[in-house]
Amino acid sequence: MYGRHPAPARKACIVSEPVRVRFAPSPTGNLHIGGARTAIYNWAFARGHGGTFVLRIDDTDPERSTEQNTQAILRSLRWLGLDWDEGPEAGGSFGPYFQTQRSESYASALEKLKAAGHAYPCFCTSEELEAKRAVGRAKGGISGYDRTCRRLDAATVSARVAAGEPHVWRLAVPEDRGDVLFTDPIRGDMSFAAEALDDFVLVRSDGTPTYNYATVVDDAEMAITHIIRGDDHLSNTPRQILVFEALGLTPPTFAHLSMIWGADGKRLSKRHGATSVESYRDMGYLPEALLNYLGLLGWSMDGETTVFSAEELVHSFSLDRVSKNPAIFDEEKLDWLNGVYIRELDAAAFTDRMLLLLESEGLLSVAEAAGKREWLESLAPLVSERVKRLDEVVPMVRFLFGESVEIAEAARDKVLAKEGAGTALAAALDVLEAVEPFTHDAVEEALRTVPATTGLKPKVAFQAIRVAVTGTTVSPPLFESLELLGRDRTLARIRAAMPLAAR
RNA sequence: GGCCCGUUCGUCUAGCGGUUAGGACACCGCCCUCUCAAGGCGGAGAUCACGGGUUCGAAUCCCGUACGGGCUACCA
Repeated sequence: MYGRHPAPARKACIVSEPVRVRFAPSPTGNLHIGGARTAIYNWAFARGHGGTFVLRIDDTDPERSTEQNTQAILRSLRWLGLDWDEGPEAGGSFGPYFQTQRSESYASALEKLKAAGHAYPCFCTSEELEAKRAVGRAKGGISGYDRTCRRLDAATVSARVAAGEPHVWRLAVPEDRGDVLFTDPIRGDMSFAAEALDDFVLVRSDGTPTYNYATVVDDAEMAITHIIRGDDHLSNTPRQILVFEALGLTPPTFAHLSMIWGADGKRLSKRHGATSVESYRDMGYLPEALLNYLGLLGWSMDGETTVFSAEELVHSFSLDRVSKNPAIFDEEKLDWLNGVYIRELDAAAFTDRMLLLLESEGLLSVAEAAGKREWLESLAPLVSERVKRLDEVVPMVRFLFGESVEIAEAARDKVLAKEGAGTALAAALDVLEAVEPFTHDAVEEALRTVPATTGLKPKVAFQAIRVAVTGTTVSPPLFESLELLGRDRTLARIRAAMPLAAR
């Protein structure tokens, strides 16, 4: 039994300052599984420490960023049950929360860096840079910028700038900086050699900030204390630390999550089918299940507990139990977990879900649904116990809607064509006509006489009836199904199936 | 090429110097049973990537190697 132990309390850890974390998606697509997990961990960390969860939209790529994507991301986060204290639609005093609206911040931070001598213009063309890189690489792997323009004298620089010569602004990494060291709560002590640090570009020739610069300006201004993000940013961290330092600030804590991979061990992409949160919603996963699964993918509560609520996650989440190795997304385990949550739904809640599905499938109108509430609620437990995903509901209950049913060819061959099937149907017809009231107990009592009178095995007799009535070999329990279907339709369907059955 | 990260059952993980290497999913068997599920019980499945050290003792500490991944852009 997977069990629901009381969530273990988080280990005491050295998180004292008021925590401020952020999730900063780029609206170049909808929220995918990896981003969702990053958001969940940030959210859980903030909530668990009484901190603030900031949502910032990194929409600096005008080509691919869209308002629809932003909306889809917000919708996905809400669907998962995540709420943010500052950001789009929430406001906050550290805004704006869209990078495209923050150009003033990037400009004024650049002025600050210039004034302090921490940034300098670079006039090198991309061709020149490429050539330098090629040489450096051939000479043993040095790939950083060679600081040509850093050595230009002030007069030359102002003359070239005044002449309107295109230039970028680079960070002037202090000559004596030494190695960049930091401690990642997930991965431990990290060290990057000074030689590997180069004067990277802060501001492009068109005046727009680069990612490593914009992100730091924003994180600094938004007073972010813990940056929890994917480990594709691990190598960017030393660069960002240098920007914090150039700005005269103490860098926040950086924690890096490993990636989520597809079943083939490759980076999760469209090739793997569904990757967006909304596609999982549409396939019939419950938000609680997805949150639980993602929470478990790369983090463990105690090594034993696999089923937990968002509240329990918040209560026990800690960065030191996040695992360092990449995780493969296992849809089978998600399915199982989703089944657990579906079974936890009570009849009323499951009926609500079922109604939406039936209506969108055209099996039930909203008007009809009102009168059938009770009927649906008695159907609910029969179905909820048997599905792992909500999209399995309609196929399972379809036989209850409509007068007749089409008998699947395979079911007919496998069951009705077998000897005794017709005998069973005839006997069933016989006893069911007299059943009053037509409840599952009474139906069961009546049908239990069929094997006795016909000499057929119960399994054989009941399967024949099941196929006749539901059209398939797999269905919710027979007696309950017949009650829900009602006497008239039950008898009609048995009669209709008689000609197809072997004697 | 250089730098950085990772490597425990098929999958997600527990483990933080001494365990019969634990749990969950999936798988197999049995029970329950009108089908399918659910549930119960049990089973199989990991030479802890490999090779060296350190130690009385290593999955756990150190060093290499291999493999996988990331960064190395006027992408994010």
